[in-house]
Amino acid sequence: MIAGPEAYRLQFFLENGFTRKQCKICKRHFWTLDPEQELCGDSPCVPYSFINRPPTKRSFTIKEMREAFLSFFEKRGHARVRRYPVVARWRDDIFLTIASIACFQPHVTSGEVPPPSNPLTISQPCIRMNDLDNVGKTGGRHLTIFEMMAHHAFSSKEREIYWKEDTVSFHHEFLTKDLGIPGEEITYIEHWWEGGGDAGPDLEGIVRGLELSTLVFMQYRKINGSYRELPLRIVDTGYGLERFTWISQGTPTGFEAIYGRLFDDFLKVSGIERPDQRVLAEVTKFAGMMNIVDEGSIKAARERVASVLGMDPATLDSQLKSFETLMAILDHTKTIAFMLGDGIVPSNVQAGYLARLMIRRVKRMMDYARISQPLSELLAMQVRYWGDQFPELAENLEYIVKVADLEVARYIRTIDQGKSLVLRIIKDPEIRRRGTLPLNQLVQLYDSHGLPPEIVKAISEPHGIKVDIPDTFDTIVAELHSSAQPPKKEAEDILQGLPPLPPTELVYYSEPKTKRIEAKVLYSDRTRVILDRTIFYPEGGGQLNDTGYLLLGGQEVKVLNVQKSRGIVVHFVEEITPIKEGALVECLVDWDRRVALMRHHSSTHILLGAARRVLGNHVWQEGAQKSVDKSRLDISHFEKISPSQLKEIEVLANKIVQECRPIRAYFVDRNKAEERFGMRLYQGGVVQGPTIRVVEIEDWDAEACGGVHCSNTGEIGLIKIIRSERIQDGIERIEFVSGEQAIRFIQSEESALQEISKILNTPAERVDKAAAKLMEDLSASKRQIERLRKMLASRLSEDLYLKAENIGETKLIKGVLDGLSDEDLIPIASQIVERDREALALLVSRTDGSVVAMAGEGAVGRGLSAGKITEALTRSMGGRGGGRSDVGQGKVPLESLDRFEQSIQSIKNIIEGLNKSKSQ
RNA sequence: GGGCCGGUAGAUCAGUGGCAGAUCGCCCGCCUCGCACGCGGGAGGCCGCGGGUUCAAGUCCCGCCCGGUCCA
Repeated sequence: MIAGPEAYRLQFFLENGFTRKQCKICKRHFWTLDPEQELCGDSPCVPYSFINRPPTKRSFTIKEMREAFLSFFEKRGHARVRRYPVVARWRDDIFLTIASIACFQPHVTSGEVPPPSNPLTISQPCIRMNDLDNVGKTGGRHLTIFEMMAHHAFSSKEREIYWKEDTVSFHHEFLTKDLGIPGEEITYIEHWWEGGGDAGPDLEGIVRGLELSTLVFMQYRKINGSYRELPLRIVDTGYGLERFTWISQGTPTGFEAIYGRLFDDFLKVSGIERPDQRVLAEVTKFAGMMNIVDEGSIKAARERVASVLGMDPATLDSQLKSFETLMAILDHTKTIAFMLGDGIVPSNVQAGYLARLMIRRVKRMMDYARISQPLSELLAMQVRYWGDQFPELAENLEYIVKVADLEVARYIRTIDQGKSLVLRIIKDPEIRRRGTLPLNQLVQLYDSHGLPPEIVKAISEPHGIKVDIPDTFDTIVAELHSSAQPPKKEAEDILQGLPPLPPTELVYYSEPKTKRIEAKVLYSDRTRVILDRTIFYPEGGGQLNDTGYLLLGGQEVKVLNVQKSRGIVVHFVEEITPIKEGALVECLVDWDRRVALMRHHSSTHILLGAARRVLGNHVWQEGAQKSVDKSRLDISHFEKISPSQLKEIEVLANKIVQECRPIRAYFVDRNKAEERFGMRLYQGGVVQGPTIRVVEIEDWDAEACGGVHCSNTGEIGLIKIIRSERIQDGIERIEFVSGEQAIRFIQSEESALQEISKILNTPAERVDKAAAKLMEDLSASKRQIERLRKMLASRLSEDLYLKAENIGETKLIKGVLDGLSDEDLIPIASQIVERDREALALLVSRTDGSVVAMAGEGAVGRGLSAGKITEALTRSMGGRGGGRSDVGQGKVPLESLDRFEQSIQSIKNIIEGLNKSKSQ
């Protein structure tokens, strides 16, 4: 649907003297106070005209502009909402927060959860990676991180907040009154917005060629190409903080305005000269005229700028390249600081992978710009600069620096290893002959070893190997990964075939300690029973379901599994004749199992809190599974948890157990909970609904969680960590046991130790030393055996050699040896052929029937093959064998050994045959 | 989550199913007033782990563990 003109025909425009016009160039419709205006006012139709000529009444810093905006809307009834993290943990469809509205999707925009306040105002840091290559080249129009200032209003049929009129009126008032931009300078372009499945008309606010804001009126949901009304009408505005600041300062690029003294500091560290102001201003203006930034258009723009300024294009180009790289570094380091500061752990998956990409990209740029300071130092500068506006960054500085250093070290190692790999590959004679590196090698180097083709080229070409990088390189890589994914199996509907039923009363929540309860049967078939209320916990939140019995007039029905769907708890039972509706049954939960599950679940929360305190704020739960025997907790962390850290976590967790802290579980309004505990609540993942259940361990941990818990940490008794492992880059798994299972685990460890102690005949306290000595002795014995073997070999080879039989030029040495294996025979044969190059050694073991044959160089030179001889000999004795010309090995059945002398005859014939053929 | 690459001496890595190797480092000797270089000799290995195929597996097959890397 394209909205008709009426969607934009606002009273506000009509009453204030705006006229609707159409741009002569781009044909878009717009509203303006200037009746003479022919063009839309946006670039590229109109060039930037604010550089050195800001339209505002005064210049603003980032901080001042943000405050001006937020307080403007605060004064007009909007509640100021604190910013959300740049990593969108509450969403399963995107990794990063890409817009202010993303904070409220999908739960608020769908109408399910009320917004934290209505209306509200926010300044939300957003990260977008889609214009990565443009950053730095467009004077600050493209950024990977920016703050989207916004005012949002969510109107429903029941409650109207405000809609288009007030939105545009607020916008206009803020720009004209508070910022002092003349009204005639503001153009409103009609536009249709779609994103994330939602859609609606919008107006873009343009001043002097720069798009400053987008006012979206979300009211449709696009489903299969058709539009449906949303339950809410949402005012979704976006005011670009950086652009507002820039325009108010009128600097040649946006970077001076955004970064202030940090801009100069970065120039200083890099040693890069600040280009001439006039040059920068021209370049930015031309960049504003370009929609697509690629090599060609940049080159064209450069040439035009050079001719305007009367400069040589090459000089201009070299002046600008380093500067643009530095601007990209300035932008990217801020992005990385925010990513890490908000707790992203670099990894090879999800948001962590994006952080890793950014770090590697900026490191390459730093190398190009010859910046010798470590990346972590640049990040620290960013944190110092932004710290007063974002104190949470400053709090996590230590983590940011540590992880950045670690990641850079990892990257350097990858590249170094890649370099030596490339050098080895190009030694290949086939590649040397052709003089070019095959494409599949190039692709593999990138895909398997992370070596960008440009780097491969830089390494190879000095060594005379050409590297052709096809334009379609990225496509080729993409195709490698485009195997069809198997469709996910739809979860079976456990309510299938059931009549409509009321939701089950969840007594396990209201009375978590009740082991036995009476309930009325609402429905029953041969395997499913549904009750009006239940104490059976259904599987959910990583906690396994309860089991137990339903008692029905002396009859015991075993409950095997319990699941919940749409508020209804289904008890899966062993096959029965269906119970009559309305019958009363008694629920009896297997309490040992339940207690074990509760302990393990509460332990998970305690351990997560302990891990966060020991390892840092970046620790988040990445998954968990609680079962009866043991449980596991996956957490985000950047390196292997050391044994001492693991012990510290264990001690801390048990301290909380010993302190017997109360564990409270309660339902609470979502916004209230978020306000009190922050985003930390959502450790278990995305939680839906306006009301959430919070499980709070006093002054330790609070999570949105649907599980059943102990009421006091003391009930856990003991938490024992079994082991930790790295299940993925950036994710550590901690396995542990609690309560009775912990005691059993310790007991079995103890038994194992006792068993070892018995075997080693050593007291338990000293088994480590005894085991070490045992291994050392074993190693020494092995060496000793090797020595003896050699000695034996030289003795036996001598004896055997004396009995050598001459067959022509070849000396045949044969023997059937007792008590020796093939490993013993090899050195014997080896010594014989070393002693006499005309020798052919043929040895057989009486112990296991091994056959070893070796031919000296001379014998081989005459065409004799130890392998062929072995093959012939073993076959004639009923065994098998083979080998190369110098060595042969095989095996024959022990009973055939009496036939050895006999079989050797045929070998002699072969040798003689060879002699004859030679002499002919 | 999926794909790909790798794991062999302290380090970096070779290694066609058939006697486990090279370079550096380490130790000893020679050379030197001494050191470095050079020369000679030597020590150092559960070929990641567990199965399978085979007369024979570092090598082939399967599973697992560990590391790297790309994609979503």
